[in-house]
Amino acid sequence: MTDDLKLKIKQAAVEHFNKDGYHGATIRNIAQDVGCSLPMVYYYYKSKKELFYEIIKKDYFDIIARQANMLRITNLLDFYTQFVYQINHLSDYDKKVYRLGVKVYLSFDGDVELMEIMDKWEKNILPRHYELIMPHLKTQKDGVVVVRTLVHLMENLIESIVVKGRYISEDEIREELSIILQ
Amino acid sequence: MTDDLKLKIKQAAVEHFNKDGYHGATIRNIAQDVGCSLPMVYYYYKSKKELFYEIIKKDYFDIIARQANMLRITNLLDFYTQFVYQINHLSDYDKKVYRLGVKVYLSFDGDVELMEIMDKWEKNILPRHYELIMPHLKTQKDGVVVVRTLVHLMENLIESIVVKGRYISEDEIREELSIILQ
DNA sequence: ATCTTTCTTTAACGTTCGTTAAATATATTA
DNA sequence: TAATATATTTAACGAACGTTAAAGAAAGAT
Repeated sequence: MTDDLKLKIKQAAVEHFNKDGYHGATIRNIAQDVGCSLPMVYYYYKSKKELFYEIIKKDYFDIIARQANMLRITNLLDFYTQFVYQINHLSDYDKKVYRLGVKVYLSFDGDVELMEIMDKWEKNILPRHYELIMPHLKTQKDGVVVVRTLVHLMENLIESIVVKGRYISEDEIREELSIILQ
Repeated sequence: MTDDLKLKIKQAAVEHFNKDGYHGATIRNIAQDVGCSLPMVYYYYKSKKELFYEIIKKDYFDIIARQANMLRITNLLDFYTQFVYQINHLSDYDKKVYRLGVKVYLSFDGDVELMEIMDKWEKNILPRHYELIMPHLKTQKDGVVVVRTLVHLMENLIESIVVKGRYISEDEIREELSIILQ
């Protein structure tokens, strides 16, 4: 209820962390954007670091998990095209959170603790897609290489959308993925 | 001669900009690492911003240009495998400069002026590779899509090496690129 | 109506930042 | 050697930072 101020603070924080980075963003500017006094930020979050942590640990991984729990595969190419394409249509807030997550993933922001979480997550990426893809792979290609290449290409496409702020059409995505998926 | 202090300052700056980002890095820490007093940084660089600019505008684009001016193509796959693989063996300093450049390229650091330089550069990437690749493309595939996909995959591989600090073997690179180059 | 809890602000704290003025040392030139 | 130019330091400036103490306002409970 009144905790909608807490939410607005987090949203403004996402905005500022995005624009100026962790060190460049200031609690004062965040509070000013929200229209509340500076100590209100400390009323809801015990420090700047905790505010950043909540954004990454909760919001970012929520988006990632939501995306990972997508519907089952019928057609490999269709599935992965949608997997990437839908990111175009995330809310502005989610896109900014995603961008912050990528920044931590690339160790451009965050600290050791967040990097460890990212590393653990990253280790699951290839195996997870391998399990998804292998049953549907028709060709005699080396599956491990196909999965690795696919994941690398998708990482770049998602980065374009979420970090550089581009829109990539469904056709473009399908064209590129189809080269790898045969 | 004595300008080797200027160089040492820039090298320490690259280190700190890399570790802490533009806002997180401080002139004081840079000077301390070099072993000189703080104002010496201002003796050679008129501001923190100018120091960052020189690293990106001079050093980063030097690396990029050096890489772009590589030997001519005989075999497409060999060429691009080497194109990516050699990045593993850049000097530590060059890798850090490269990492900073990628950070600006992704608009995680820098300002409007640097972004414009990056945008202008980025516009040339696809056409340049298109001209390189097209004469050597044996298949009937759509060349534009192949080039785009290749560049996207390479961007991800280079980012892994330079930003995440991974080493990627020649075989791994060739395996992935060969999926796209036939 | 009073008491208590929750929300919010004013005002300041100590620290650190980018930057510069002024003085000093070192080297170069005459 | 005296004069000049270059290199370097000490010390400080004002501004902005993250954070907190203390007090006031609003809301809820008794």
